[in-house]
Amino acid sequence: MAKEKLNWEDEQVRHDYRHTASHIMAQAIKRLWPDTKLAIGPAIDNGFYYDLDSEHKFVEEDFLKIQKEMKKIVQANYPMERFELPREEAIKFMEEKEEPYKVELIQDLPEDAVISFYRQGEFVDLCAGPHMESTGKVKAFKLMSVAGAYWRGDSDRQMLQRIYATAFPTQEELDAYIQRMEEAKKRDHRKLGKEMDLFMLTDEGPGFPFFLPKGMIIRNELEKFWREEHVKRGYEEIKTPLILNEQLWRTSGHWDHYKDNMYFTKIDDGDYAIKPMNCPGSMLVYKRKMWSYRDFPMRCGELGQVHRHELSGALHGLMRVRTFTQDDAHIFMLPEQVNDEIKAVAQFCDDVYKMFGFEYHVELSTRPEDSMGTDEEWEMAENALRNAISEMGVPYVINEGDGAFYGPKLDFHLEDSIGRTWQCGTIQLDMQMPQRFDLTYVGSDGEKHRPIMIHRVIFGSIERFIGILTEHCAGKFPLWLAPVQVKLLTVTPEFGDYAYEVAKKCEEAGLRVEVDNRNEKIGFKIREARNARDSYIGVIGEREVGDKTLTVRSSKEGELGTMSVDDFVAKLVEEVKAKTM
RNA sequence: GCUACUGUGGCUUAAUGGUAAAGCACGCCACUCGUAAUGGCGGGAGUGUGGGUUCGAUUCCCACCAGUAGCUCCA
Repeated sequence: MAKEKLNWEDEQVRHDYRHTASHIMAQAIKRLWPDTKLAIGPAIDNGFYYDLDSEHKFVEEDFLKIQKEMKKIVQANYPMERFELPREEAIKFMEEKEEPYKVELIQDLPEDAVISFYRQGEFVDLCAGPHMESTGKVKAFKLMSVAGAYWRGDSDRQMLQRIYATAFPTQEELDAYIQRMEEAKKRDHRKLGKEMDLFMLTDEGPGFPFFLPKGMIIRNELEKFWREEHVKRGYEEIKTPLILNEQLWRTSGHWDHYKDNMYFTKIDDGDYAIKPMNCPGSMLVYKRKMWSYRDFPMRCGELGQVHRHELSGALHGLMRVRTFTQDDAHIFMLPEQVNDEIKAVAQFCDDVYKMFGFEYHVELSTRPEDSMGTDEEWEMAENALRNAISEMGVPYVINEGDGAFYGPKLDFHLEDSIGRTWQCGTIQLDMQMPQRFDLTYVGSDGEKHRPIMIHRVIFGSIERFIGILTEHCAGKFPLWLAPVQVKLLTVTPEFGDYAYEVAKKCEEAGLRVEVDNRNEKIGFKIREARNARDSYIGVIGEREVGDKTLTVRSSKEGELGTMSVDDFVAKLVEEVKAKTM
């Protein structure tokens, strides 16, 4: 048998391979549970899935059985035969096969669409293709999980069963992938957060994270950095209240468009809301006095804590919570300043993400169904975002209908350890709030005009950003953020005096240092310090006391040998300053 | 919120329709030790919460709560 080598780097090849595997899985399932109705079964980034409607509740114990049947189909090496049918015949064909979901799919195809099917043995599926030439081409696959998914992604429609699976050209590559996923799961920020004592979540406050002393160090350092960067870039900082009266939220449009996500409270006889966004507060700050065009662009930052009622099933560690701090800012400007300001913010995001070594992708989210404003306003706003990002030469994808209710946005997405993406930065162009709050400035003509405003965040939320960062660095934070920068370990407690002397020098240089002078074996102390992911471990024994040194181990670089205390401190101070990963 | 699954000391896990076991962690004692776990002893949970079935429930059933995966939604 001739062995053709698949070009696995080619996205189309991966797609065809996994899409074929998806048909094989569907065929196997139809053989084992003939009453199963098929919905859709596409290839996705790291594998494929099939959505099914069946009396049988699929469980992981079924996976081996299904895989066994899939192997038979692979061995039979059925050719994947494409054929086309006219619309009416195609519908009749699927009606006869009692596949109502397929019938609906065909009915919704455009009038002039070519309706194609693929046949493999006794199994036929509606499919645009393309596919591998035969089922025998698919060598290694594994069913991964089963979950619910709404038919056509519509939460008002039926919940189907989705089986996720993956396929690779060889068993070795499949095994390597599974191994990688298992390694990635060890970096889960929820696991590391617990192990490293950074934050916690309790039954008493679902979605309301507690930050613990070590997590607070990371958080405070990030905020300090954030403030420095904003001062450099011409921002001022404000703080607005968490609770404001209901009328404000009616004015802003949140009452009409965001009420379901808001928490409410009463003060005396008045109705109040807990802010889900910072903008209305910022509007009031703007309105406190009259502004001139000479004051623009006016960049007003706020580390603002917001509360949102997220659906219980959507909560996820620090990534998706019910209270979080947005590193928000509102920029008020003249029409001719819009382009530069958007570009400056996009550049700001890029600078910050690059510093942490993050890869990211950008999406332009357009007008959602539930929104306010005119088509012209939306078009103008969307164009402004599109132009700015295009001019920068940053690639982006369009995310249809995912904008905020008050305006379109450019979203910056980062990946977690297992490849899920989370929106962090966002730039939102808002033509609505300035109108609703009747914001004005005096132009050079002496007349009042309406300013243009953008909302923007860089981290997105401090919580989410810490979650992403924790996974990205597997708990080995860059030195400037590390809760414990130096851990000094004495070989025996008799060297404690010198250890505390070294610790004092570190502290004086501004480093976060701890001494482990317990009466334990050095191997044990090292093990604990490594498990805690302390950045630098300094071992102190007879030798070090003698020549005023310490023996250093870095969490990122391993053994660094023995160095003088001064050299050690200087090296770390330099690393903190450089903010390297 | 929806579908499925899970819920045992601080953590990780074990076990059973007959009254909860181990390791880590914690406390005490001994050991004074050189790069991933020294040894001994000790305290600590009635098994998410509330009901039900049963002579007896942690185990079976129901509801609720929380978590996990995905969907929907979203920073």
